[in-house]
Amino acid sequence: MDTLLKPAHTDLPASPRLDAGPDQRPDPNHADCRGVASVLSRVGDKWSVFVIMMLSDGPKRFNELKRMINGISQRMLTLTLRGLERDGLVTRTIFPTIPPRVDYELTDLGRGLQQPVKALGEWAIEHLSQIEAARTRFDARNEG
Amino acid sequence: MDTLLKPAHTDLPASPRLDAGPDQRPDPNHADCRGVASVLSRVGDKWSVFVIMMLSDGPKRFNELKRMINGISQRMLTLTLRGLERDGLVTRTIFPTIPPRVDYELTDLGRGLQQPVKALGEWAIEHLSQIEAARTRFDARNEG
DNA sequence: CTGCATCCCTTTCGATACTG
DNA sequence: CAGTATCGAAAGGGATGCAG
Repeated sequence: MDTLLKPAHTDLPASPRLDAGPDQRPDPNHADCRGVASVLSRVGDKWSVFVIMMLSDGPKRFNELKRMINGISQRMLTLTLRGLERDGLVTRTIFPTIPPRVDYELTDLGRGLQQPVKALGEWAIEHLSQIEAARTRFDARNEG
Repeated sequence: MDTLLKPAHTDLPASPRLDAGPDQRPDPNHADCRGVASVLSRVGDKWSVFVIMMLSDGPKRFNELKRMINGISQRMLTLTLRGLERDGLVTRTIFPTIPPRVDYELTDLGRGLQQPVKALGEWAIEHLSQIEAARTRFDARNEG
């Protein structure tokens, strides 16, 4: 029973320690590297971010999300939603109707996460041109 | 010459459109989904974030970074640094000495990115316990 | 409609060995 | 020291078919 819905973001693969070794100075940066990496992995997951975005304006149904993202397979959507549910970022509400209906909604935690993600997104939008310019420059230099 | 240092984050794999289909209403969220995903992918990359963190307090040398992160292979470090350099987030300065020395340093753009990343990291630290609790609860429910 | 299982291809990543 | 080349293992992820 552990074939499909496990390879998502089960946990942290092999969280390396940034402050490894005996030379452990009080660096304000390495705080909870493991935990940070955990959340960052989720944020870095394209689908998770998209789902969180889509859930901004209220609860959505499974196929509703699938249609909105339109490029995601139902496998990945299921996987993503399970991961988000597991982390307590979204709730899954089943309506025992026929046909069955399942609503997904952001929790308070999920809505909280949405803010820093949004900030990041806005930074991205604002500096995207610079990044793309840098990429073009780099690529031209590297293979031109 | 395209065997090792390409599979990093070359570009965007298959950026799906969130606003696909004819039903395209003016949602303030989908802004530049492709661009946002691009940056988010980088942020979601564990190694990229770690390198950016390590570069917070000034320039570092290759093996210096490798030692600090300690769990990253030199292949991934090279890959990560190339990606960051390509995006204009870090600079690579070569000192033609013997032995050779290469310094990596955050650009203004990189330092700018650091802020939202840090905000996200702080959110992560602050809510990590909730997330872990949710995970434990979910796992217990799912296999207990 | 929602969602799990299987097959299978692609990408990613670590280990290792080799240059300047 | 700072990379680069290659290989093999593993994970990611799509397509399809089936079940409640």
